[in-house]
Amino acid sequence: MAPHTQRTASQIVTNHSVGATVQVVIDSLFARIKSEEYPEGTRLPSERTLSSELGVARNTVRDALDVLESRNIIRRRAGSGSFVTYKSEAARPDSRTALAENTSPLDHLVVRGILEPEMVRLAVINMTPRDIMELDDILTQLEAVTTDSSDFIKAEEAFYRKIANGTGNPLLASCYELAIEACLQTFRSNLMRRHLTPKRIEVYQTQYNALFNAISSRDVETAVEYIKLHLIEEQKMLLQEG
Amino acid sequence: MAPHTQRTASQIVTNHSVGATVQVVIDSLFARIKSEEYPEGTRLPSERTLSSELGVARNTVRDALDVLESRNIIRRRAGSGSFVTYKSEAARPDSRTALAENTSPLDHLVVRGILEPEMVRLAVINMTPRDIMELDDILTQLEAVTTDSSDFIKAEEAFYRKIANGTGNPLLASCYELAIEACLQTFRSNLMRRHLTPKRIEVYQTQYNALFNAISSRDVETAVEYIKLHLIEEQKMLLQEG
DNA sequence: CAGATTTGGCCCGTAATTGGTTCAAGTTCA
DNA sequence: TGAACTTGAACCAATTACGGGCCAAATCTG
Repeated sequence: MAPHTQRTASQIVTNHSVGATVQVVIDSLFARIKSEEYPEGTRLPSERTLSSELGVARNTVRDALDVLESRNIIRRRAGSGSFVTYKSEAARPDSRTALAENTSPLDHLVVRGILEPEMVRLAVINMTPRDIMELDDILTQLEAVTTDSSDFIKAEEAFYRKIANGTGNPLLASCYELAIEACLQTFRSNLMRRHLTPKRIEVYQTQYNALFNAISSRDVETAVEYIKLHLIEEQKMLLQEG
Repeated sequence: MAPHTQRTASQIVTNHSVGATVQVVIDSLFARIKSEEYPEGTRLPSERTLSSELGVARNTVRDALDVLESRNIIRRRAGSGSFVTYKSEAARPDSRTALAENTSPLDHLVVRGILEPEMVRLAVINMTPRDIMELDDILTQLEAVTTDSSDFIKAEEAFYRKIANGTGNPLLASCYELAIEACLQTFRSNLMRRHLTPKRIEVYQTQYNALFNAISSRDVETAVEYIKLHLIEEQKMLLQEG
């Protein structure tokens, strides 16, 4: 191959101590990565596949991959493959996952602290007897859990959602739904599970039971008090993580 | 396994340190779920069926299902099956307009009454000097309006949005954004305009000015007091409509 | 109710794939 | 000629995929 061919402007990843063919392979692969043909996180074809596709020897492909790896564009793992680590500009997360990523556990607790007491207040007033019956069913499921933190979180979510819908205020319910989603899609659920010991599950079950009793007897202030207590409990847990 | 696996850019559910074949199965199943081939709540084929249909080993299917379950897209129950928990976008189209239609002006005011005082409180504490400068600019625009109610509403919205973002809590800001949207898409803005006489605009401008002064001087309690006063003002107006 | 069936949960050994390494020979060009 | 680059091949170690078997839970069936 001629020494001075291929001097395109896209030659961002350059290395003066490599051969011409290697540089061509580098440019070709990097162009594919930039164009999202191989998006971040994906595994690119095996070295043997690439060598046959590009019509070059496997060692040449390897030299090119060496450069790309040294530039932190890919990461290789023996037996597994070569994975793209390059973040393209076009990689823009959708609004919901973006929200989830930008929302810290503290942000989440703050919003819950604002919404939940008023939510409970409205729910106590506006829930129908049927709503309360359904909430009772959910509580039964919640109390059936002993160790499986995943099951517990699911039931907990249903419990809160029922209360949110029980307010009769769809806008408020949607706001709370936003908070749930922002929390679900993050690492927080994983963090939570670690701290959701059977003992703590039992504590929460007691608290939710008390909350339900206050709701079903239409005792607004007591219900609000219980939800605030529970929020404080969660704040403690968050601080303990540090 | 196939010699070279197709790796299109539609790889939404990504997981590093996952094998190539497993990733293909993940993409395939998630695509079916998104396309409503397996709607929410349905049971997808058994692992053994899937493995024979997709031509991969059952363990590979299981690895893929593990990822989907960890992403809260499916839920598995031993002896029962794997169930879709993912809520497809197509399943709830116009969720925003539907929300707007179901949200009454009273609902809207209730939510604002819950969010805005705490929002202002956080904003006073967390806004940067730059934020306050920009809020000042918006206020200037707001005070320039004399009769055009449409211009006034736009500036008003920008004013509130700036405060919401000034809290530094993206989740809280998103909740408020939801409230703004729910209000914008309804008849309410039309109703509002009828009552937005030049005289009333002037009253509001005075109130917003006072609110801004409290914010810029970091006077938390005064700022909260002003926003509450303004909310009461709006409540009055709503009641006058009958 | 009791047994059979289906389903997910789990384990292990084997085979295939993949990157890691080395070496020798061919090619290009100064 | 000599130095550089490329090629082809072989072998190794890590990882993954496969196939099968067995279990427990849930469901179906008689």
